[in-house]
Amino acid sequence: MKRTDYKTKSRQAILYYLQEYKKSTEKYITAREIVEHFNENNQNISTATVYRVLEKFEKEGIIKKFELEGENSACFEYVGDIALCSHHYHLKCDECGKIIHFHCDEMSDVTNHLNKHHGFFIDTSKTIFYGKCEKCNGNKRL
Amino acid sequence: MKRTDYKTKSRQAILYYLQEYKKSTEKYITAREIVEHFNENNQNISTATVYRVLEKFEKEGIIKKFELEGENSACFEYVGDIALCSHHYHLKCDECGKIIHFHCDEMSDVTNHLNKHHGFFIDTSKTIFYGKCEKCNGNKRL
DNA sequence: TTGCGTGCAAAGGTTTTGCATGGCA
DNA sequence: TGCCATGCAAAACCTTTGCACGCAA
Repeated sequence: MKRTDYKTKSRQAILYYLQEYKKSTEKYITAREIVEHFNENNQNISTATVYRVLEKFEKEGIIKKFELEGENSACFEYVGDIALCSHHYHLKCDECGKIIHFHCDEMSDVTNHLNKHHGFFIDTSKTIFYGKCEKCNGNKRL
Repeated sequence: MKRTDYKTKSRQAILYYLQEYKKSTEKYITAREIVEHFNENNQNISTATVYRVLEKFEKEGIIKKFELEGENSACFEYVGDIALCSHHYHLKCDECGKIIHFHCDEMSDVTNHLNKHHGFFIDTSKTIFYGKCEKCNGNKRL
């Protein structure tokens, strides 16, 4: 991935924060929350900059943008470690809000099934299953 | 479903339009598009009314609201015939924009698999697969 | 008549844009 | 120096809300 961008303070600060936020909470974050975080730390980064930086990060593939059901603003998540999301599906827990990136053989079968029997080519990077995760359901399974 | 609502002109006009729109295009529609449609036909229905009516329709279960990836406004679709969306999944074609409500045994297996092996309880009514439908891919399958 | 529905205008929230300035390479 | 990045303010959107009036039952 070609990078003609400068390494500016804002960019580095935002990237670092996104990484730390992901590591500690495992959750996505909104543009507003990022702005507020830096405001609280007397480190001003304008809203416009945050949006512009997020847009670049997304194009570079190091963060992912989700427009989640029930949210009125876009959500961003650092995915640098996962690299591309094009080979796995996503689960979002309605309760704890966590987004789980996952893959298994059965899900490959699903992709194939949807293609063979329904003629559909899935873009797994955008596909999100909604529901409740095991933890939020008290570890109960059917 | 209890209905204490009045049958007003606006409500009937919007419902009829949603049904016709679904029948002819098989696509979802936004609030703005509904407002514009009635404006063009010199039949004024205010934006506020459209939102309020859509909200009611959704609560009654005769339309469904989607917040789609890549869209910046909510999308609505008449689903009166399908009744509830709680027993099937959704596919959205990125190209033609159609939302396909579908169900098959394999997908029941998926729901079960996600529960048994990942502890996840899926809400199929909110879950949307993104990709390309058969038509838009020239009827090619793998 | 009663209470819900509607239109209008205003407000609230998110995201984008224009422009002058600042900062990296 | 030459761009790109940033801040600020304004604008563009989408959606909601308050209030007075209209209309279905």
